[in-house]
Amino acid sequence: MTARIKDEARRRLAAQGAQQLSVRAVARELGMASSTVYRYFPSREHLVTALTHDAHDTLGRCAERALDSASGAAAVDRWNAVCRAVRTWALLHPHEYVLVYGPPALPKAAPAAVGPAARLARTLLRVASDAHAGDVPDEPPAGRPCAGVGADTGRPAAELSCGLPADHTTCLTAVMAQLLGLVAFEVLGQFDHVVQAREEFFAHTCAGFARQAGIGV
Amino acid sequence: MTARIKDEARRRLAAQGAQQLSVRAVARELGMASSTVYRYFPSREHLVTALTHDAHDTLGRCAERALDSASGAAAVDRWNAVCRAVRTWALLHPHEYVLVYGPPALPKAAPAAVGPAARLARTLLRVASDAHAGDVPDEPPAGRPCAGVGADTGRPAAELSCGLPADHTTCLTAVMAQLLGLVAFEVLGQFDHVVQAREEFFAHTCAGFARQAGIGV
DNA sequence: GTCTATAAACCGATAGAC
DNA sequence: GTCTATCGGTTTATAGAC
Repeated sequence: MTARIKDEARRRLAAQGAQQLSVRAVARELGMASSTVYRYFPSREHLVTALTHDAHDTLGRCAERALDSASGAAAVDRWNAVCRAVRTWALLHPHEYVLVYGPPALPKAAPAAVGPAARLARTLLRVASDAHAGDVPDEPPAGRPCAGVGADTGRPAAELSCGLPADHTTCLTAVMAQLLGLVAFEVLGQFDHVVQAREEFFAHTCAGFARQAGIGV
Repeated sequence: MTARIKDEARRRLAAQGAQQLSVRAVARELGMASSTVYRYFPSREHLVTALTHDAHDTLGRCAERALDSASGAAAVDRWNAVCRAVRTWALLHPHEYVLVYGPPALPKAAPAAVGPAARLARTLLRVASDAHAGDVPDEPPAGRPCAGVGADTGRPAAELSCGLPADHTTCLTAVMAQLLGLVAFEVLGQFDHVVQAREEFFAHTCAGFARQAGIGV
């Protein structure tokens, strides 16, 4: 039952965006009284939070599936597969992507979604750490990461228990931010009258990401 | 007078975000009747559009100033100066940055803000084209841009009349998207519990951007 | 569990007096 | 130009009957 409400909420999300999502509209479209919805979600905030959590989870699962599908491939191909999966999901669910990586939908302080977001991060880290441990030695990441950055970007990697050197992790963190930012850019329509061949453009940029992250060949 | 309204609107913007910006609240905070505001801005939409235009303009001017200040420096230093200026402005005016590069604040179709956005793009292109034409020859951009991408990303450069080869422009377009996306990421607080030394992290990533754009030394 | 009814706000925009 | 007053709509959330 909560699933029916969330499904309809996601439809309204796609139609009008997260900020305009209203409990009443969901109930109306679902043919029930608005007060009924409050039985299942104590407030609008709880509903939005649930949607955000689901979106994180779905995107993470999507990335994991892509990685599994490219199981036997070369490191760079597995990397590209995950990147493509993220972009494809984002283009299919733009409002959910914005819910996750866009401006906070709730006026309250951001709940530090480090937990849910970790799922995607872990997947990308796995590609890099496998490449690092693989038989084809990866090139050292370009540029010299300064000590201060390596220190605290290395921590998440340690928490996710990847045997990846700190400077690699720093590069990967930067690359992740660039990847998610780039996808957000396209989702938000910033390329609308600038880049036409977006698929190739993305592939081109992704190859750069792989080089930057030190994922060889 | 329109300036007083826009100033207060920007304050409200910083307080509650673009979606929550209301004409009535601006008037209330300004001590005037809400109908008075409608004398100067025929609708809420016009007000938001004016704010968006101003934000584009201010950010562009800010980038230009940074470039002028680094007039005599090496290409990579001028590049970094512009990047830093963009980030600094964005962190000082997060809601205005989101207004420009975030989800469209108006439910209507995006007005294809290629005109206003061109100001920042032109500045970044100028750094690259100067580097290309400079006495220190820039390295060719890493990776092979495919034909389809080069074709349509080369067009804006041509419009902005920069003597930059198509493959360079393709790389620069990608880099611009990554830069603006990265800044958006930080502005939206996605680094909050992940990266502490953000300034160094940004500098590190910017150096990568310069390499990627083929801006040497 | 689902409903009706309602409270208490907020909003954009307009009409018309002064 | 600025005001008062108002229309017609929206919302979150609650109270209480069935």
